[in-house]
Amino acid sequence: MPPLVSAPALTARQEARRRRILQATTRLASRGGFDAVQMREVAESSGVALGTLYRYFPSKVHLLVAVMRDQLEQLHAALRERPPTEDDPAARVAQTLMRAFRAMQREPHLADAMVRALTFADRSVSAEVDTVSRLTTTIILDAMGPAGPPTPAQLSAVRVIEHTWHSALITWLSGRASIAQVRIDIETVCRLIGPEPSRQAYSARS
Amino acid sequence: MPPLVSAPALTARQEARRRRILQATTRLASRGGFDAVQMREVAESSGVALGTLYRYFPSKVHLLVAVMRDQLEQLHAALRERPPTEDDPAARVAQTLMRAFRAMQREPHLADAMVRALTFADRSVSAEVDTVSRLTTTIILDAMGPAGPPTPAQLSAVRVIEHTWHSALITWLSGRASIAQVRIDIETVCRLIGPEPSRQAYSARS
DNA sequence: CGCTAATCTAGAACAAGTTTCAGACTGGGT
DNA sequence: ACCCAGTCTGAAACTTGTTCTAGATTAGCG
Repeated sequence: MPPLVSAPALTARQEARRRRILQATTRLASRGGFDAVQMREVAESSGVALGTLYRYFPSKVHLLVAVMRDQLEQLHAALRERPPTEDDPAARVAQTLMRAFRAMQREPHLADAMVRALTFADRSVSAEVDTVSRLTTTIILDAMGPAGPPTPAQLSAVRVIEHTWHSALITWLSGRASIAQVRIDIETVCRLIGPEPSRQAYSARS
Repeated sequence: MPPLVSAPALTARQEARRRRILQATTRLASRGGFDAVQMREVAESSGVALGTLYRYFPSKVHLLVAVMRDQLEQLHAALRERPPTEDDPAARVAQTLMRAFRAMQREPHLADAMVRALTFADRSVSAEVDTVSRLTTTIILDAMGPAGPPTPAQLSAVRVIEHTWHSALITWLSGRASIAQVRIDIETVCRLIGPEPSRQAYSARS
């Protein structure tokens, strides 16, 4: 069976190497954040030569973005198990993001490493960052509810929610905003989704 | 006259050094963005020893955040000259941010250097980043209009607008969003401000 | 099995941010 | 004018991300 995406069909050994690398990275990041992920140490810790590490992940940022993708996929799976419970779409999204935020609070160093890598990434990582971004969009859309294809207005709202989510995380990680502050920001931006669709829509201006 | 803030009263020569450093940094950043700002080159280009550069700005990120502060102060002054022309507060804020965005489009490399530094900054730079953040808040509040002390709801909206502003810039700089996309995001988030205050306020839920 | 191309390893080398240090210089107080 | 403390310089050293190279290993294939 050919791979689903454009992965060039890794052998079992290679798959195992890749996984060891990601695990070692996650462990180091959980200890001390972005700075604690040192390429030599990742290589040694995952039993791989430095050159091989760079063959699998062409930079530290690529590596950490891959870790973020991993974590997001886990979150997505967990959310499928226990979807948000609120009625209002906006509240469901806020609940979902707060759940993700609590996960980050449990591993603040890991969050630091992932989020700093994500926002520091330059154009050479844009494909990988885009994958992470699409995953995030999917998670938010899933949280919004069972609706069919989202409207352009909804997509704009989701984009802005994502912006706020990333930037609020950064201010929290750098100690410039409290946990309460992040909650408020999330709840504030989720108002853009508007109350549940059954209510009377107030006319969009222009 | 003692300095207004906690600046330890630099001599004229020191003030000149500081300014040369910032100018050299701005010039290098305009050429090639974050990566083109190399500390050795900044030092040489501003006629200062490397150690001195580090005495003035304890890291590359500190340096670039100081440049961003400089640029924001210039923008603030320019906005005082020609304030936004729209009637609606939300439109005024959007207009102001789009004006800033056009300035960034004129110097995309400089924008890259400043914004990447700002979002990559860790706790050791939080004081300086906070200054920049407060300046940004001031600019947005100024754009909103001549109103007195802003309400907590307005402050939340402004925070979210700032988040969106920074994050949208990043997606643009890393080539994952178009200029049009950024405009849409800015206009979308500015709706959080709501229509001008003269209209009937719809009751805040909870 | 034996061949070939691709992959992996160990280690050196390079690049740029940061630190350190000895000595020269400056500015303010006497 | 002189002296002290703080500042600046030039240069080397250190750190960590990244690249390179020569040789060993592995995978796929006839």
